[in-house]
Amino acid sequence: MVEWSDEQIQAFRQTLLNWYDAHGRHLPWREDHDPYHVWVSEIMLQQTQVNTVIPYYERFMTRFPTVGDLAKASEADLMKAWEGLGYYSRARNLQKAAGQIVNDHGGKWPRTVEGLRELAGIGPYTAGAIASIAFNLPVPAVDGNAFRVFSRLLEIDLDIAKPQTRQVFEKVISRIISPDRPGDFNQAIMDLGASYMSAKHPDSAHSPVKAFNQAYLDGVEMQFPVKSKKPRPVKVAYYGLVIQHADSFLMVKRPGNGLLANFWTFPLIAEDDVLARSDTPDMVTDEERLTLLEQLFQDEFGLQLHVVPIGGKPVKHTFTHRQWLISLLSAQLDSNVDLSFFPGKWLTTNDLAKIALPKVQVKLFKRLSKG
DNA sequence: CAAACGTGGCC
DNA sequence: TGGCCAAGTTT
Repeated sequence: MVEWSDEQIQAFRQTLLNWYDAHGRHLPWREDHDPYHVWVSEIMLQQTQVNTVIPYYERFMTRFPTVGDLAKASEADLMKAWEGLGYYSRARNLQKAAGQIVNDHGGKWPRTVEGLRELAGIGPYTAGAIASIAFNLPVPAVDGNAFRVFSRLLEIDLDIAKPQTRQVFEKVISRIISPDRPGDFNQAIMDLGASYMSAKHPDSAHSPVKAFNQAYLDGVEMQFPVKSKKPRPVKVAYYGLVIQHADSFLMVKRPGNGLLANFWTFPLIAEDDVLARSDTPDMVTDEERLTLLEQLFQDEFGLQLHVVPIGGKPVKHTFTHRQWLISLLSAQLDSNVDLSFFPGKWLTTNDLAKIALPKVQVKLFKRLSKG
């Protein structure tokens, strides 16, 4: 790891901030330093690209202009505003924190990193970002950009996927950060990481800080940052049941925790749960699978179904850690069947247009309309 | 600490 | 196509 002298640090700050003043990005949440604006944008930007966030941010500020508006929003409105952004616990934590600010802090923001960390959904990165950008506190905001930029500048070869690596970067950046303009410094690092020092296509030859970029100078830029690989998504096969009556679909509400918590989807039955009902799961025919599925529905929910396969390949949807392969089946059911043992209800197309749906369910509807 | 947690873009 | 990346936090 490279160590910079005090003179080098001064020169780096000046070079970086001069570049940022001339070429920093103009983004909707950079129009002022309102902590509410900084906060909402930072949460949306977690694991999400700038271009994706911009329209969501604009709509969100129109819909919920202040932290008070957010605190009193309905869950349905909130999720509709977040629909498609993913990592939905971010939205729930956002509203929970809005309630903390309004109720526990009398509408005033905590102005320390420690105070910010008490708020739901605010971890070490976001606390540093809000503290430095909104309150001008000289603290680092170590996100993926900061990890990548400083690992290359200083040839830090620690695995950035390990939690304990963060404190090393925080300590290093704390010494380098501009004490006068910490918010601009942190944002400049992000802009640098999104341009001249991007992950896949860096252009260090033209970078404003190329003279400080030891990994580039040594011709080993692409060896940084060091990051251990994550396991591949596990494949899971489901049967997705399209149960219609008039203009309604029989939908289920997912559990309040876990993947896609509280979202409505078609009934999804794991293929494994179907095969588990056979004595010889290794030699079950397609025909027999459907019969087993109908028996499962009868036993679990008291519903008499007759399912028919819908043509085409299974609908594939990949999450960070799971890949769903959904084979669609259709079934008819009377609207007056007893649903007292079934964890769902009929939703009209009008209902469905109003609620937030996860992308995988949108895919399933698209498959239906395409045939 | 390792794993869970969504989605879109890129090659 | 599959794998990786994109302004992380929670448990």
